Amino acid sequence: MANDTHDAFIYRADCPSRVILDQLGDKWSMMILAVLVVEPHRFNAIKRRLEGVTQRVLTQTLRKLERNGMIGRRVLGGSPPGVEYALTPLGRSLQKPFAVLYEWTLTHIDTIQKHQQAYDRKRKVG
Amino acid sequence: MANDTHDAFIYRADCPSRVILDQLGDKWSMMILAVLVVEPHRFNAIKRRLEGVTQRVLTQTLRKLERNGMIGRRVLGGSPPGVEYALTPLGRSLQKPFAVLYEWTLTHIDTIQKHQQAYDRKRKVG
DNA sequence: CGGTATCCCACATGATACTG
DNA sequence: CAGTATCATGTGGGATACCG
Repeated sequence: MANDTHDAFIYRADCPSRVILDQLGDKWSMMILAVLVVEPHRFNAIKRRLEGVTQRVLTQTLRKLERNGMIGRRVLGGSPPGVEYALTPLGRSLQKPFAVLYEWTLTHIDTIQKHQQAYDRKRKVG
Repeated sequence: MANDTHDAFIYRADCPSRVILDQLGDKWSMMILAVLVVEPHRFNAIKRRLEGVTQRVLTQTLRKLERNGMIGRRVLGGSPPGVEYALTPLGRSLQKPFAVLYEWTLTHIDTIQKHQQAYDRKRKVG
């Protein structure tokens, strides 16, 4: 063995972890999926449930999710006309990983905040 | 029932999903944790395993992970002197959620890319 | 070895106005 | 209703140089 104890595995910026972060790491994607997991929604119905999102950003995010195959877009004929967004099977398959993450977050959110406060106190004093 | 079929739950920008994304949604955090899960590493040992990271950004990211309680920082006396970073129990507790996410990614990465290509073809032609 | 200090730019997001 | 167009801005990240 040369330098390090374990032979080095080099992580590159295009590591598989990026795949999911590039898709869901933005501000609204996960919340959109959380809305659509209940049932399909129209554009403005989604917008009403996301406090503070702008039309522009919502459109962008929906396009990205559609491009990645997470949601489908369907134009509704009839009156009133509209567009409906719904989860695809791929999008639905995210539910389990999300549930695990969500559970972890709820379990540890207090611990995290305590660490942050302790760290900030040390910085302020020291 | 008034407006929507289900009574609305409004998602705000400070949704719990942000907690984890704010900490691990950046470019290098997950890879750093993946390095440290093997064993504690020194600063430059981590740097060598992350292709393309700069000292500045690595320092920033390590500080953030430390502040959030994911990793610990220990100054090594002796020769040569140095600093060692290691996972805390909190950081280690992320292994299971990560494993689930990683498995999902490996399972569906092909499907995602096919969706992306199909979407881009339609855009180019249409 | 393990950092800081500057400078810079690309990109994500937001505000606002307009449209088929 | 469901967008597009335009403009503005904050921040993440990179390049580079210097420091104890």
